[in-house]
Amino acid sequence: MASIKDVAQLAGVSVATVSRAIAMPEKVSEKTLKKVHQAVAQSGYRPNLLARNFRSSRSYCIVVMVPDITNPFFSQVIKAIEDRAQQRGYAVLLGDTRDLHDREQEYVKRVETRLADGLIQLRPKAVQIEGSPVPIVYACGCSNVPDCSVTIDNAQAAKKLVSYLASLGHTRIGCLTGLRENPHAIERLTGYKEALAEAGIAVQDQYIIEGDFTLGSGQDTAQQIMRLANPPTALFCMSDQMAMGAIQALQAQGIKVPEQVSVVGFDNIAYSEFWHPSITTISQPADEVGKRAVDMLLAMIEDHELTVASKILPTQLIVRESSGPAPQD
Amino acid sequence: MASIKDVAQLAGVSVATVSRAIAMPEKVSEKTLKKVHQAVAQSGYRPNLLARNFRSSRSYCIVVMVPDITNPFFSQVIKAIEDRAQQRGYAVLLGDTRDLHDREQEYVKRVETRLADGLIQLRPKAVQIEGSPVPIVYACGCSNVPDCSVTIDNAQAAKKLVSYLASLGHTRIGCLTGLRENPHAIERLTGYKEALAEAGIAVQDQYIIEGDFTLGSGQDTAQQIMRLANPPTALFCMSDQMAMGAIQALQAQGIKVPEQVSVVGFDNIAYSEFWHPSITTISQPADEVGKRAVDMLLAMIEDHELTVASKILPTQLIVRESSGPAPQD
DNA sequence: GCGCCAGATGCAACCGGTTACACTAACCTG
DNA sequence: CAGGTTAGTGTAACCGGTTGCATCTGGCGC
Repeated sequence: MASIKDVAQLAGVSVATVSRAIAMPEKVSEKTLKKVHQAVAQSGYRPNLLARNFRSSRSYCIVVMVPDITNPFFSQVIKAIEDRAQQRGYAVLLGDTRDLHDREQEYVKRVETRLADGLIQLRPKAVQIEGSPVPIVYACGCSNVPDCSVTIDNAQAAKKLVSYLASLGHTRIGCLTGLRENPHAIERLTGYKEALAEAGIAVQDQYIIEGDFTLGSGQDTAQQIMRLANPPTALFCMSDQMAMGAIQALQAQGIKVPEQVSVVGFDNIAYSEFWHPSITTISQPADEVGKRAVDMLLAMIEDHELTVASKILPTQLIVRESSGPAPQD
Repeated sequence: MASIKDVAQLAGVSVATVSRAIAMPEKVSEKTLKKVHQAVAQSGYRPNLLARNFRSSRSYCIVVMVPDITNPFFSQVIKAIEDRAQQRGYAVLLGDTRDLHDREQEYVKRVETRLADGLIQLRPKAVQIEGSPVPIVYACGCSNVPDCSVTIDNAQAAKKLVSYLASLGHTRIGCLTGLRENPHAIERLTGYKEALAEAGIAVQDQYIIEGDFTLGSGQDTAQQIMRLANPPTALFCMSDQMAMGAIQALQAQGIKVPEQVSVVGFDNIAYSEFWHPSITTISQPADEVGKRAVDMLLAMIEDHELTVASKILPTQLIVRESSGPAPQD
């Protein structure tokens, strides 16, 4: 409760001197410094940073908007964001938006009203901003936003994964996608088609089934695709969660993974390694994504840049137990 | 950039009138209201909430401190916290503390310096507070802190789980614990012992092995316990992650779950239902925990209560595939 | 001893809102 | 019509820091 005035009075100096003693000790004499320090200790003074931030018109706070924090991929990126932000003197406001436009706008408003200095958007969708521009970085890519994003090459990564399946001899490769309009889903589908084309395999529309990245949708779409007259021998799932669901559904039907059907995922979330069987997938550099996103955003905030160049980070194919050679028959 | 002064000038009224037009429209005449609204629209005015918060000495921000946000149980609680806080007009600052004392202190300091109004601690450890007390709620219980916590009865829940195993005919029941000094581990161990006592089974120290709640420690401790001369037929793991690791390790050794060894977990995280086999566990009401923690904290903040009564929430035994009758031999 | 300079300190404006209080005009009551 | 009430608005203090500028003091050179 003690304010700088109390400290000043206690030390017998002016508030300006106290302020300087704290912020620029080299500008204050030894003797005064000592008196001030003693007064600070005695009064249990804590500067009111609300006042300081108000004066400087800065909150030292950034918002991270995420569709669902319980998604392990997102929570890993967020952990990296928090870590880096903390290092650089910023706090992270959590905005679990549930993909709702209104919730996103709430958080945009926080920046407009100075309660936050910038935004990191984890959902691959352009944020609608009505008034003057606010600093924003897309940490998981966004096809409509050429700049200000740190991302991976989704198409290339998907192509790598599907080409790997083709190299194992698979020719009937199913694709369990995310929502049709999702940029990640679109890009990964492109990669899927490119890989098939390169392997000389025709794309069959019936092998492409729309899900929504969730475990449940992996179960549903896998069941659906296996009911086809000539079902695939390999499934490319656009998220590890979908792969988990797919594996679950196949095993429930008595189909062996990978002996009868190979299943691969995308993201390399923490549990994929320990799933049964462990899941072949694409590893995204979540920590690096988080760190870079913070650095890019702070560059915008602190240097008043309106845009920063996007950065594409490399991915890695992680081969595990859930994929194997195409069955002979 | 437009401030309230610009709006006042544009509307031809005083700043006080603008302020009132926005906060208490019923106190302002129709005509003036209209002029002000027009001026607001024209100038793209956004109130500087940093200034408002400074004036009211409130940040409308609460910190949630969590050892590890990638832990699915924590992220579920946090989601519920964010949801409730948002509803009640507060933002959530994420403090991933990695169990580090210094990191926790950083966030305590944020409250002391007015950048946040209170804390929710998810780690079951009392937070060290040096100066005057800050509003804090323990959302996962803390044995040293009788009040201000919303929690479950860990001992009773563990007892319920172990009694269930005993009722299946198991007499050799292993216990893979969290870190020895962790309050949750201590309480759950008490429940384990009570259940054994009630079933007339002697506690064997060699059946109690210390882990740290992580999947990896589940693997290690399971391997260790199965090397005993007379290994258990059931394992009580103190977290679902440990149960996952234990199941993994057993299966890798060719041991069938649950036919040869039953494995049960604790927490009922999202993946437990889909694990192979699905995991018998104790369901904690994560959503309710998060919601209540926020309500308790805001009661402290807004009503200036120093303490609030703790609340103990019910748990539920969820029986799934990973547990079964003791093997005949 | 005077003037100059530098270092230390104080004074006061400022950030952008909120709000207590004062003031005015219009309206009501007896 | 005097006196009182009320609705609507303006003035200015205030929140707790920061900081430009003025002031003061002491030391030094000439």
